[in-house]
Amino acid sequence: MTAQSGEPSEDLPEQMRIRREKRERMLARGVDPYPVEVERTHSLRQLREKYADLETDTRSGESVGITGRVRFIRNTGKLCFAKLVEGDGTEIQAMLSLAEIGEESLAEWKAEVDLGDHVFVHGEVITSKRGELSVLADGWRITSKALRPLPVAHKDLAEETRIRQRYVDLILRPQARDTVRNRAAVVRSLRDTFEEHGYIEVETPMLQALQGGASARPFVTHSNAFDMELFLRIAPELYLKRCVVGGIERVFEINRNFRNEGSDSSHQPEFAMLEFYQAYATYDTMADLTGELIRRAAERVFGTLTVTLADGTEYDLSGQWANLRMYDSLSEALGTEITPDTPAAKLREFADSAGLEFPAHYGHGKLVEELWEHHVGDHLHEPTFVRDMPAETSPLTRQHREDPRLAEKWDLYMRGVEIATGYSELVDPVIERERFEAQRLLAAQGDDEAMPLDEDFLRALEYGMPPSGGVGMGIDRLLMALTGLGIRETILFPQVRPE
RNA sequence: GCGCCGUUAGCUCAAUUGGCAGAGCAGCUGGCUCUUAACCAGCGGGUUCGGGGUUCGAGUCCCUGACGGCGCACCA
Repeated sequence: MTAQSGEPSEDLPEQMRIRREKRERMLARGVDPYPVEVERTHSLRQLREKYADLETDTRSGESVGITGRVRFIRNTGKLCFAKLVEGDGTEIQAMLSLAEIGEESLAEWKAEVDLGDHVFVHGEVITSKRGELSVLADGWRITSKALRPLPVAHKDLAEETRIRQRYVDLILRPQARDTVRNRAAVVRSLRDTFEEHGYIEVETPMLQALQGGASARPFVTHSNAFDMELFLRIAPELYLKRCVVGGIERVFEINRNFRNEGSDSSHQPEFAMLEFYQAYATYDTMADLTGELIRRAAERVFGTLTVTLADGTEYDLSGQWANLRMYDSLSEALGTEITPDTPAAKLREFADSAGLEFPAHYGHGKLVEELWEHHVGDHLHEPTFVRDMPAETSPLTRQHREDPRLAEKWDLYMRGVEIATGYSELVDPVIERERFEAQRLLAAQGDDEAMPLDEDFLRALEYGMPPSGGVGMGIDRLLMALTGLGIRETILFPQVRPE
């Protein structure tokens, strides 16, 4: 957008109009409100560290040039104060004294500098009579004139505004900045742990001709070059397994998945997913590695295995994490033995008496999972692996070595939320093809989450995939578990409906 | 997608039974050389989310649309 004229619009709020007028006034004086470069000599953090011990009401004798956003301003007759803040939250006070900079410069400061402006201040490092580390200006200039007033600092911004205008949230709220740093540190820790375990990081297609690797509704897009429908991926699984076939025996990917479904306090249409696969590993191996990844991330980022959540409660990640078997724990919760042979009709009776309604096409496996989640999963607080799910709802999972009606699969729950899922992967191409055919039948019956048959993936398996373990872990949800924040806080810019 | 609640100044929020639309901070003018949400004096600032209706009179009641929050459903 280009301004057609310098005239402030008449319909702007008063405060925005006045700031535009101040900008115009600067231009009229020949002062650039957005200079390309200033003589910055130190970051605020550097000065804080260098002069941590400067006594109250002292002059250091050193001249510096500093920059920062004005977050607090106090103008008196002949002495002005401004609290400058830089990106990491470090603050240093600027002082402008009539005796140092003269009448004209002081008057311009008072007339033109507003809360929220970026400024450059040159002068001597001193401490004020109140002990505040300050730069006593002998010169200053605005480095970026803010045309919008910053919201008041003493009231919390409405949640919607925090999300829609995250940049304002980041300016105002230290915790918003911490969340960004913590997330980066957690991801870095995950990568380091993988590195130590000999894993290779890859990037696989996010635009896929076939949706696969999970049960979910995809976003659909169109390729002009190929004149074909493409899906935004719902999971990287089938490509990572192709990597294992090709000999990348320890492989992981951290990237976005897209699912065209509802969003709420724990779901977003695009979310960050970690998937990792390891040849000659089982779901037990993968559970151990998953625990290590999470514990090391917590220790590295928060310095402890007892993490403190946003509401002040503590959450303990230490010790041996609990293991439950799905059928055993569901049987216990219902007070009746549930086995892989329990008929779907019987399961529906339990659903009815719990007031749950499920679609007609749900079979035994889906009903067991739903009942388990309602009666057991939602109440799990401690980190818990739940293992050995129904085989039929895990089409890409190897059947259990002791009971073919079960899958060698676990879900990791933390604070009642599913954080990760691990498998002993199915690598038999013939059985895999049968599972895909069964999915095709489901699709024909109207299950719009059923996976289509991926002929190229089967071809890869037919070349031989070593026995392997695999895990998928939601990065956003891991952050939620470690911090107690909602998904809209762990994601910097969550999807929201346009204003 | 369904139900309930909400949307008022730049920000956070009030407004009795339908009866002059307010406060704090922010802003503007003046004063103040040590302020930290300073203080003192004064002044501005509103499409009460949009559209329609009832009424002498609507922020308030009715209809409708947009957006948001919560619950339910689906999902990780």
